[in-house]
Amino acid sequence: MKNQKRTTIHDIARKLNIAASSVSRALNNSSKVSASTKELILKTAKELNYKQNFLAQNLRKGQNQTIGVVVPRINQNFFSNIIAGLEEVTYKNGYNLVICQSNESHEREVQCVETLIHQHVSCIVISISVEHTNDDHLKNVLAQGIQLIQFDRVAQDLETFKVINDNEQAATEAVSHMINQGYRRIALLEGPQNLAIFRQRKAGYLRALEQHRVPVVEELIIKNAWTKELGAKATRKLLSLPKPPDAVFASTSDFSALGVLEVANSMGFKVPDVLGVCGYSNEAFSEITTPSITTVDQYSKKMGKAIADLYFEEIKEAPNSTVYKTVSIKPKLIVRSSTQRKNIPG
Amino acid sequence: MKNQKRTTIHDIARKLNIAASSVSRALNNSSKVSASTKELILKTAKELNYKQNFLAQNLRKGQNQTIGVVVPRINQNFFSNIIAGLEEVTYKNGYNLVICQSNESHEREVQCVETLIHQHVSCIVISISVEHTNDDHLKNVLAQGIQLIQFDRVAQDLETFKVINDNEQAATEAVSHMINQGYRRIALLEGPQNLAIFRQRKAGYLRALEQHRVPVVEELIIKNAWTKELGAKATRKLLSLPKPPDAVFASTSDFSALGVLEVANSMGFKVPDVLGVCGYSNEAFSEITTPSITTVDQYSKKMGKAIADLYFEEIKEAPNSTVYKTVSIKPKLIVRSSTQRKNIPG
DNA sequence: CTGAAAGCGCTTACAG
DNA sequence: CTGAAAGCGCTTACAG
Repeated sequence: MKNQKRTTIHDIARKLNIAASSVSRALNNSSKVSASTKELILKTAKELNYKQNFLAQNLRKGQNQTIGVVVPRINQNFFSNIIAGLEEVTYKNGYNLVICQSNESHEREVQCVETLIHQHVSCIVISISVEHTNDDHLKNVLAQGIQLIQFDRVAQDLETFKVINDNEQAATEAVSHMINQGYRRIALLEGPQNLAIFRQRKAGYLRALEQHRVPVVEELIIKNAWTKELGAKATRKLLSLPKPPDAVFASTSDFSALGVLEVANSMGFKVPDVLGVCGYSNEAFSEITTPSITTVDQYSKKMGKAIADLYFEEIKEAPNSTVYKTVSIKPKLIVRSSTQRKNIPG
Repeated sequence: MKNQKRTTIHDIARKLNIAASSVSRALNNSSKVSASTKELILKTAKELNYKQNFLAQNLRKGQNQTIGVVVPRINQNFFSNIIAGLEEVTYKNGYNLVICQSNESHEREVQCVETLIHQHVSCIVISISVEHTNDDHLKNVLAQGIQLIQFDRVAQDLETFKVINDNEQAATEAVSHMINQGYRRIALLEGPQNLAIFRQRKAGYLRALEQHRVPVVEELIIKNAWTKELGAKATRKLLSLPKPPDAVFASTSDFSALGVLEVANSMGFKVPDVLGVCGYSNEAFSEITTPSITTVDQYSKKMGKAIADLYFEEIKEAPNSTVYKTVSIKPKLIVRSSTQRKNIPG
């Protein structure tokens, strides 16, 4: 049964005693074929179990109906939902998705991008790795005439299409909510500041403090605490201070917030009464921890769809446009137990 | 900058005043080119930023260096790790991965498979959906001369390559462990019995009871409790029985075990002292629940690699072999708090 | 070792 | 409306 020949348009043509070009036209529903022959061809194609050959089609047309995606990790909720959203729209449009993981390594990311360029995909959708140092590989994408859409973690200075969240606004809301719950010494766990999203979240934190006239305390701002382990480590340090914080905004992720939670629990700081905790990105687990974690939902699946829509509705239509649009999706604060005090002081 | 022409072997040939065939040979490192011209060609290729065209290559060779994967969901740990494992090996071999989700729908699964056949991928790697009703689409894959590897959730009767876990053995170990912890009325949350993996886990449960001469109690065996919600529902029912269970083996997943845990907590059944809970597949969250959940690790990343190795080391070499191998990976019981009693009765 | 030619399966101007 | 031909970018027997 194996390795049998697939039927081609020539098989159909031969059987029907017509030209292959007519078969091609009929299959593409061209108006330049009579309805009767078209019908006959379609019927025969079905009989012979004909499947068009993507490779030949794309080679001939000089395009590849494939979109490449590069994400740091596919097993984080945020990214897997992005992909689910992308998938829905791209498949509907007859395009394929090739997914690569950078594993947060810049080097691996460059490799992924090379592979995708190599395949001459129509468009590359990317969220850069935490190690991001330069934009050369992204510039190269553009230079090759391949469309580029950055999302979430974007290289700000590089002009491309972008789909992002308003991180600053979300962070401001999160911290304001904590202040309203009576927290006053709110620590910030920063992400690596080479990424714009983490700079923006820090800005949002500072803005909220300013708006509510809460003083900024430098020792409560911890750099580079963006994984569960680093979040835990930062928390051990914070909770050992002479004047420990009464809340922690883990601005990078729920993973980091989880680290906070575990250390707080083990050091006997009761969450949320003695210590408030807020995370970011609404990972599935944030709902099931004890207590559940207040976080920011980024509407990831919707974001994935927005990216694909951007490609199919705008970019594909005007591939030579140099007007780069940025789509911003408003995230939403999800208040859960970890910041809801029974008795709000003061 | 956009839509510029990519350099082809003819560009290199023209520049060097040689035949395109020689360029091709040099690029493929054929021995039929002199070392000096080879060097020259490679240098020029680099200068002109030449990238081979996959489409043309694959079309010419009559193959597509792509492997298709169909999984129920990519955002479950088990599957995302399988994919990470696959990725590692396939990229190393210069192959691409196209990933599809069936979303547990048989119809969608059939669609995914059609799309992949359509693309004439070299191999389809699949874990069937829970709705699995028939194997027609899989038979079709084989009929099209495309390699097929089933993993984890396999259609047992269909002869193909398979990479599986020894589910029965793992379930026996899990239940034996619970019996050793003094649990005697161990409920079973079954998965849909149309899937072999769930039949096997049930068999393992029954085997453990038999080995330890623990009587089987029919009312403690709950059908179709394979999601968090169904697990919760089943648990409400079980814990309301005149003689409730003293343990629950959520044989389907940690999601189901999580449902058990939440209901147990809210109904005041203390885990693990009053109620033992064991899940399956070692989702990331199972470590962070309160208490943490005993579960079975399936070595998912290793399994992903094993699948890819099977393809590259065996199937690809002997594509017409009809000897189908089954690779079995031994899963491992991970004992955590949810089954570790402080005082083992009796 | 090198070149000219055929062909993978398709689409699309060109002619009629 | 239909056909013959060229060509997308490559590889590979065939000849020399």
